[in-house]
Amino acid sequence: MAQETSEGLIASAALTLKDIAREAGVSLATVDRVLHNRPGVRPATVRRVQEIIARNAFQPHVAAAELARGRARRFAFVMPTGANPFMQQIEAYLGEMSAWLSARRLNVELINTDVFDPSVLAASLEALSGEYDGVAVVALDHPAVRAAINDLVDGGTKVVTLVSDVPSSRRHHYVGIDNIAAGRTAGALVGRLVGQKPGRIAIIAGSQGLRDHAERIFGFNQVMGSEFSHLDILPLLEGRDDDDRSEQLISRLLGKHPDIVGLYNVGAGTQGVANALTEAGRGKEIVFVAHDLTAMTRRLLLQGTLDVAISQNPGHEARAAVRVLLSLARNEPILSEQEKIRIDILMRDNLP
Amino acid sequence: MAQETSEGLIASAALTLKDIAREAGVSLATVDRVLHNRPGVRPATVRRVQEIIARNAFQPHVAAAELARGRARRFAFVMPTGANPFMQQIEAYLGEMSAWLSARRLNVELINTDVFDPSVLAASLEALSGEYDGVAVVALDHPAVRAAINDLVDGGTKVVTLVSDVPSSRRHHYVGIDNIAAGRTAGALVGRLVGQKPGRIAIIAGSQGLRDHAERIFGFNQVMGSEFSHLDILPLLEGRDDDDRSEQLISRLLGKHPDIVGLYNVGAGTQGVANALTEAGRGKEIVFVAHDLTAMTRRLLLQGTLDVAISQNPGHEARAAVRVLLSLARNEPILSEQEKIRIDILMRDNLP
DNA sequence: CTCAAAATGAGTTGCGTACCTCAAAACGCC
DNA sequence: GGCGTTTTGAGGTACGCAACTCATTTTGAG
Repeated sequence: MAQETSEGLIASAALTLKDIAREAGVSLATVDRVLHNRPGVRPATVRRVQEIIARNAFQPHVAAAELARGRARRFAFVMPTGANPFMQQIEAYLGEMSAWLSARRLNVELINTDVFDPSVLAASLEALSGEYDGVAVVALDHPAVRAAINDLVDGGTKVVTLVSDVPSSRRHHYVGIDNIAAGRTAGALVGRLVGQKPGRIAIIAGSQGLRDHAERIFGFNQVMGSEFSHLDILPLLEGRDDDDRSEQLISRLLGKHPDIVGLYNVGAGTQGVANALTEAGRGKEIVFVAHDLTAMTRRLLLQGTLDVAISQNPGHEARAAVRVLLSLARNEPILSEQEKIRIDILMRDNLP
Repeated sequence: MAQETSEGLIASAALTLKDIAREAGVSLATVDRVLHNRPGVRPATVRRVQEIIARNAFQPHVAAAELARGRARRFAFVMPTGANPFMQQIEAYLGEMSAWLSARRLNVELINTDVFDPSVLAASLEALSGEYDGVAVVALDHPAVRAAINDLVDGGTKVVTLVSDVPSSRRHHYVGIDNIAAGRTAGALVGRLVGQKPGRIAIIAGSQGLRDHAERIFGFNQVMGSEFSHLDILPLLEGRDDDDRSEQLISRLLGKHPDIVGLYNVGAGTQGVANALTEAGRGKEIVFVAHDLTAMTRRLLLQGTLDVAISQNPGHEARAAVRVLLSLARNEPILSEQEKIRIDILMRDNLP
């Protein structure tokens, strides 16, 4: 009876800097110096103050700190030019945050540049040095870009790679998915949905030169080879993320191989691939897996031409990038579980 | 050349209340009265001030507002007692937020109570009245509970239902998934993974009396009936979310029906069901779909007994509930896209 | 026009931190 | 023990808003 309801408290701590100063027997100024790694404090005192901060799990009041800084923080998002729908969705979600951003006095600037040209991208990044508190960049993995990122980091700017990573750089964080795992997921889905039926599998990508496409292909082949070896994988087609070209390539392939049972589109151009499938009258019989959720892939899922869309949530990526940059700028821990981008499997019935 | 790089700005606005007051030709006090719906301002003045606030897209500085309130906000999470792993995960993720919470001077209290007894739950909720700024509750849909929620809302407390909704109440928000869609997703997966093979489908739930289970069953049957009518669905078993009981029921069923090709577990007890499958030596041949990602279902997925886990991200639910309560308390708009809980399809290769 | 009620202005205080200055104290070195 | 240097204390200002008081002006009803 008495124990029917129990209570627990998560996080209390209403301590202030003044409390810490009193407990440490020093002045506010000294605590402030320790907290911000400012010089002029004896090592022994630094240790004592830090110990008391740690012992009391003291957290500076974010609101007060933010207010006291005065100036607003500036973040830059370096995104590809051109009509990539996925990138446009990210930009759109940033726009939806504008009220949230301005209520926190955060300035986010969009910088569209040719991220596929390493020297152009590197130059764009160099130009940001010193101007921004944080930079999120859809980056190509190239030595020049890596160097530009490292320069930014050295200059004190927080850097987050978005969608596409540059693991060899010293960027603070990567917001995006593991593309090998995404390719594996695609492979497992194609294989499982095809079932026992023997036949061939077609695979088309934008280009093998794109890191994310290459990784997806790698993961896909890995799974197909090890678990669905009864299925024959046709040589990779390169559709250059273009609808017309993809449609032509797939049409020709379908004509040549009447025994195709599965199809994986690694990159964009899904509409073109779907057209080819429909024209051949094999839209419902061939298992078709593609990437990203757009108005178009949503339609294809609902009408059954597309069986699965593997996607990374662009809204989540946009918001995670902003939150991570903000946490980094505040020297606040990152909620890693929250900022991790999942590989979404979207079928007709779990469309968001 | 000149247009290689373009720039865009998202959200600026560094206006303060003082600016608004000046532009409206009124004093700070009046703007404050308008902003907080305090009495003593002529309707015409209210309109004029509001218009200027709207025209300039003025956003009060969150940090300043938070600092000025003085007192911390108190939120209560009313969760079920007992060893439900999913609920324990939510509580664990709340614990992981503790640094984040205390840096914002937010107090979150866990209140464990018997949420399955309407009168006990209603009493627990009534007891919170006036004590908290916000309440998140895993609620049973029952008239007494509905009334208790409405009382809280009327008392000015923000209320969010968590995992399980009470749509007939006036709760401000629901953080959780659409269980009918989850059931439909399960049905589509079972049907598609089984493929052409004819046979029977087994389905076991905790209880038909639980709203979420009933909804999932409904969605599952909907899809199976309309799209996979060649598959025969066996009568529902009730395992009461208990491993042993579920194992016994499924073992008996497997013995009786050698032609079972698919199995859907609506609730808990997945370990028991898996045991029965393994003992019968049919773990890999029967398509098995269950709910929730735990250490156990993760293991079953990796070893291939379980084919798909349909899950809602407990960490996301915990954080979304806190964020929504905070936004509600601040009278701030909610980023609905962000707070929406997705139905995750988890297979071996996209395990987070 | 009068007068009470309503509306508004002007001002204050405090929230907890960042950042700054200047004086005072403690320290280490010779 | 005296010196310069380093360390520390004390205090102030500012950030933008909430919440309050009190005086003053405006308004509308009679």
